[in-house]
Amino acid sequence: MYEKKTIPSLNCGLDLVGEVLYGKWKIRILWFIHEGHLRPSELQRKIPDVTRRVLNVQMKELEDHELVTKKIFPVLPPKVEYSLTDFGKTLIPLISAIGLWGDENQDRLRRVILKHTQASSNETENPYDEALPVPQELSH
Amino acid sequence: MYEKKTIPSLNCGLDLVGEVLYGKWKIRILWFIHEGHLRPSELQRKIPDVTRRVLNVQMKELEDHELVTKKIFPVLPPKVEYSLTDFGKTLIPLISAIGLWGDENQDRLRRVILKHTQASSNETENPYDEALPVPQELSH
DNA sequence: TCAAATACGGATAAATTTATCCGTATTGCT
DNA sequence: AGCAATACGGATAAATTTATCCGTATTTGA
Repeated sequence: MYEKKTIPSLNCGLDLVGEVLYGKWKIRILWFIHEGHLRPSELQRKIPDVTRRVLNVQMKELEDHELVTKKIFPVLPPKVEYSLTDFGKTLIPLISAIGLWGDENQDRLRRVILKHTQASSNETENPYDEALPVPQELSH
Repeated sequence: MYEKKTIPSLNCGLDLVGEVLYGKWKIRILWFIHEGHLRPSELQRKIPDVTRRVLNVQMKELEDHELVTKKIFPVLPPKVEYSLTDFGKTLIPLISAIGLWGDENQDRLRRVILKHTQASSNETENPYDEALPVPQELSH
């Protein structure tokens, strides 16, 4: 396993949440488990862009952080089911709100994301004036 | 600037939000601007762990994504102020809720984070039973 | 004249995360 | 016998992000 070389900042609540939720797929994984997709193979089908390897790694971290639990059924072929812990469930309203905000603003988000992903270095298309405030002294 | 080599998934609202908010310091930056710390030097003092270079880079992305605007005052020494756009402001309730959740659960979060950061490979300390469900067939 | 404050960004290094490749195991179906 | 499905993880590569180092500029104050 990889060993961190920089110390994380854990000053405020925002820092702490970042530590457990930072991960390309984690929020989506939590959401899909909440929706009832409990098995690794199901989750992988819901999120085709993640590889099984990475899915396993991120699941392990969510488990370590007590947001999900893992049940291994001693059957063959193997069967595994994840579920949200009570703690993990308390995150669902937040994730829901975030997803909702994203859905509501999806056109705009898609536009600003694509504008700086694709090759659109088209200048002179900025509809906003550059700020031209009155010069002033530093106030302190 | 770095050019992406993998295509992002932009399927749902959650994906879209991830694209604009994913960044080690972005949420905290937005929060501090909301609190009235508008100048780069102030922000840097509020978040000492980020370097000015990286702060600038992440600010630029927030600007590109229309969450903040930048005002350059033509004075010397140079003065810059950021502020949230109306769009960016709509994120504040979410960020506030996330921070609140983190604050409310800070003891637990700190514990689970540190447990897997420090050298505490102390086995036989798991208070939970390993799941031992009844063996069963695959249901599909 | 020199240091400190203000601000920006190129080049490059380091850290971290994510992806790829492969090997292990068992059952059931064709 | 061969292939698909189920699941896991080591080793390594690639991608991405974050950090470091340095150079640019100007004013004020010691």
